[in-house]
Amino acid sequence: MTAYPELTTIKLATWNVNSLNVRLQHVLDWLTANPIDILCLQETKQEDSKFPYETLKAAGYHAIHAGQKTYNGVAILSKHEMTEVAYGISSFEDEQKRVISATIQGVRVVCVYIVNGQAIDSDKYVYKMRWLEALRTWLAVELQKYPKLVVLGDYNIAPEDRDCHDPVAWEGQVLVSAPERAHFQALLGLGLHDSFRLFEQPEKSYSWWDYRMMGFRRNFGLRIDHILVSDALKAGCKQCTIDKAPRKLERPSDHTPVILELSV
DNA sequence: ATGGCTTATTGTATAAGA
Repeated sequence: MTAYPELTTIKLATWNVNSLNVRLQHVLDWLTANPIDILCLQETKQEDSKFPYETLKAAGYHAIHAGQKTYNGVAILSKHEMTEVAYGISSFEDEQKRVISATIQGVRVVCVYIVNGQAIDSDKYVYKMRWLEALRTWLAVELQKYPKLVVLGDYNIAPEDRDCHDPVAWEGQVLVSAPERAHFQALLGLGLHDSFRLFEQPEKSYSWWDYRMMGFRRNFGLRIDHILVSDALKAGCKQCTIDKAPRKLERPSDHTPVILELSV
């Protein structure tokens, strides 16, 4: 008789909340409505001393956070215990709080807030390129150490034309430019997979819409929030979806959650 | 059409996001 290992189903999600101070109630309501095990947040925009550890604990979530005032800030919320907590990209000096990692139920979870880049000809774009290079170098090592790896967050890259509502208008712009897309492909080249594209998906699926010009109502969006999984986790992916419901609330974040159901 | 919203700031106009 063959003994099969017990399979555990984990629901992971990523959500750029554009200020946790403003969006905490949305996060709590969403977690109440959705049975999420692990939620990665970006752009918390607050220092660790302001982070609502107690409120999240009362909601049933452990939480780790790397934040700063005004900009950036990443967090992982988990129903299960987190170990081997790590901050940032090792060997890459960065004052901006953009990466936090932990091991949860045998899976290495890396929460990323990738640089926006502002404009192709800006210093911030140069920083984005350097940052992506450092991320890839680091993840190559992390994958050796943790074969069961998920990298999820706000990538600030729409990987393909179908991830952009108007590829012609956006051509060459930041978020869709060829060098950024090449960096995204290079991440896939490490042995990572865009879990959203492992499944049949509706056309014009996006995770972000501009606040201006009724972007959401007109579905003028981009798919820039992604959940990448390693080879070892690929077969366990059950479904990946974008939940547009939070984007319809009063005072929403401009991003909406992406969810992956995973068997490990 | 470089605007159009939203957030945060030792704020009251500016920077940044995407």
